[in-house]
Amino acid sequence: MTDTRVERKERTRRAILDAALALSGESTLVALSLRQVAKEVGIVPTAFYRHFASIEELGLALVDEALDTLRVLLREIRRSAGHDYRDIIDGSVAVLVEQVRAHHAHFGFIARERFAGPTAVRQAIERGIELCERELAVDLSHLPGTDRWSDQDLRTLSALIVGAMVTTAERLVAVEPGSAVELRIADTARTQLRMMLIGVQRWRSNS
Amino acid sequence: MTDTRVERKERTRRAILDAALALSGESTLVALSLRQVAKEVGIVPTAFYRHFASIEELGLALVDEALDTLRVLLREIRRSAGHDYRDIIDGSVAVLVEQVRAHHAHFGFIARERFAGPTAVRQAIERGIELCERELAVDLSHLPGTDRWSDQDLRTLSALIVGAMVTTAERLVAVEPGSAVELRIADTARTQLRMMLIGVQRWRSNS
DNA sequence: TGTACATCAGTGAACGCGCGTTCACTGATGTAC
DNA sequence: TGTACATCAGTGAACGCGCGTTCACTGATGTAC
Repeated sequence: MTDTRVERKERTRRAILDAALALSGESTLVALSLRQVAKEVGIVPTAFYRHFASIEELGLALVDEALDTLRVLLREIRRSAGHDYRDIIDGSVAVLVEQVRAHHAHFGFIARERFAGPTAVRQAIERGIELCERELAVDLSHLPGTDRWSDQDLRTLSALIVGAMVTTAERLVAVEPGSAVELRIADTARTQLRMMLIGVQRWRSNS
Repeated sequence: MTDTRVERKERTRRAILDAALALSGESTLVALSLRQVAKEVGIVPTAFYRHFASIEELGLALVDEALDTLRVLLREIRRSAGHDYRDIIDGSVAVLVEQVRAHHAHFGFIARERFAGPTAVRQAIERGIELCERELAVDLSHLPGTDRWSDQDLRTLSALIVGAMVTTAERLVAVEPGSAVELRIADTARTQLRMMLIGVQRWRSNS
């Protein structure tokens, strides 16, 4: 190995993050011990402190990574979006399925720690999801049919859609990639989006 | 005290369940120790075994109680339902807010353990939520506008509504009863239900 | 390029603590006669 | 009604174990001259 000291430290840090993500999948961050993580990584427990002050701080780093994945999901959906409703719906669900497959562990982590994690972790996740809702509300305002909607109604619809997406992601995480169940979940998600967006065309704010 | 032995045993059992529910509120079942529970109840740790074989078994008893609360919620919604859409929506959300207030701990427990709890606990909760979806699907089939819907579409809409309700409950749990935020959450829930049910009147299965 | 010193990721022993579980027990309540 | 025995919720000591954290350390890498 001709790595620099900095490179090797970074590599150990990554190994710690990966081990923690994998191990927390078997229950939750709050049931995860520093010693378990160190053992999995192959370092002595005290070496952990060279990288994080506590499991909770490690958890916050994992939240950042998982929320990045969530942001990528949104960006991909936006990039792939066609112009009529059917294209938007089909494209969005396809991207969701693909991203959940590719970043299984991150979506599972968010689902688990959202309500059961340490307080700071919970708050960070909640803020991340709110951010997604706000961004989606802006996208929705550019759709045909939402011209005269109030900002509040846009946020409310956005929250409904993000909620359905989160629920769908939670279901996808629990399921074999490529299985029949996965296809059914995707199908349900498409139908739900269609049901919600049918409403859009008839909705008037303050009605 | 002139209680019988059976009555006293039952009282201790209740105290254990209540203590576990309260303590798990600070993180989750999997981070809860038998000794913490015993200490809170005021018994010696070994006395715990007279009532449950393990924390997980205790957890399953708590799931049963929490799911009962969920079933009561559905029944109350059904009982309070008016006949036009606005009445149904307003009534349902009012019942939801009231029930979450009254059984705060149970709804928080379900939200937390749904994804982070021990496997058996997670499965029991998922089965309970599915049951709710099935029951609601039957109710939906009696609404005006759903005459020609397929069973699958009824289930899909039902899942969408239950999902929104669960999300709303999760938000309500995190909030001061009677506060301005609580009112805003209730308002958002009403708007979301209206948005979903507007779709109902235009939806045709296989369209 | 070579040397002397600084840095710092990882080591290993040790600590006190709370954990789940075992075991033999106590003494009030319940039951059979 | 009184007595002798059975039941069993709760006790208390003891166990081995994994935990987070402290501390002084090692030795390879990095840096200043």
